[in-house]
Amino acid sequence: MPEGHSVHRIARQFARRFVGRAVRVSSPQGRFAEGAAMLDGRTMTDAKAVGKQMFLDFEDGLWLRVHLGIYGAWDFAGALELDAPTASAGGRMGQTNQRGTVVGEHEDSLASIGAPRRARLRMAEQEKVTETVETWPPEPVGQVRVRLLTDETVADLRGPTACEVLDDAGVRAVLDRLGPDPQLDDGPEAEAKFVERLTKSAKAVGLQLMDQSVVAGIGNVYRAEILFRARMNPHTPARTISAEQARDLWADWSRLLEIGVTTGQMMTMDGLDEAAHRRALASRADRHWVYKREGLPCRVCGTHIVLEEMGNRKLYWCPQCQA
DNA sequence: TTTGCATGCAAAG
DNA sequence: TTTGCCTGCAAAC
Repeated sequence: MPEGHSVHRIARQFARRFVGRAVRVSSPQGRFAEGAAMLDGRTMTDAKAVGKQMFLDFEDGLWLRVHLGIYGAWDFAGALELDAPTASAGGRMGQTNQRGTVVGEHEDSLASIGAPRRARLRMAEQEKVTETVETWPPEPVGQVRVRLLTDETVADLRGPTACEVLDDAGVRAVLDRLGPDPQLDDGPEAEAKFVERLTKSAKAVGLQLMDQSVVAGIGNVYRAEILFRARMNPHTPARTISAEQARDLWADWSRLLEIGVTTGQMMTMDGLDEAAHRRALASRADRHWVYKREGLPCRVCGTHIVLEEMGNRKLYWCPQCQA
């Protein structure tokens, strides 16, 4: 389920809590026993996300590649990095990453996680923090494909679509079939690559934006929202899109992704007033322009939002605004 | 309480 | 083109 922004946030959690430490690697479920044995005991040296893919680098050129697919999740527990509330959000940003996990006066504080081994953080399409007071390390819950364990933190992976050990060449092969990711490269080169790949095909722009070799990280929600924000018909042949329009799409995706990585929320209606912003954070139904709003009046023109199938996924759009 | 879908991909057929 | 992943959630009972 998670689109690009979540994966970047997960990689950040690994970068801060696992990189530089020796990691015990196991497969409580058993399905990744062989891969776990290859990595067990090695120090994690890097953690990065490219689009929806995550790569954890271990000593001696071994990588763990993970893709969460539609319902995969990482469950962290122990010493964690939690977001501090932002003043602009009025001190509360919804239930996901703002629930206090740390007892006493340090609640909601990023730096002063004074009570390691108390917090539990689920990172998937949504993030949820709960408090735990259990033994260390905690019992695996559900079908845990991989468990990564340091002295302070544990990360359990469940339900991934991909989970494998790769060498450098294997990682390169995966990266070669991925398009640019604005979190990694926001320069003119990445932008040009996007424009070129997007517009060289006659396929519908709604399909192209979902193609991870055109641009890495966009999923079904961002696709619908980006196209609405551009007032662009999803069926527009990509080849007929001007370079300027394509650059605008890239800029908007860069912006939405940045918001997602920063807040942990898929906020696609930025520029709202205070009250609307609060509503959007509180309710998923108030968070998007068109996504999952079929049959409801368009927020701009009142026309009923249309639902159709495109690329085996549900596509939502306004036939009036996106004519 | 139960059912069916979902913010994807890769392997199987 | 279909299936597996085997989870979390909201809508339907």
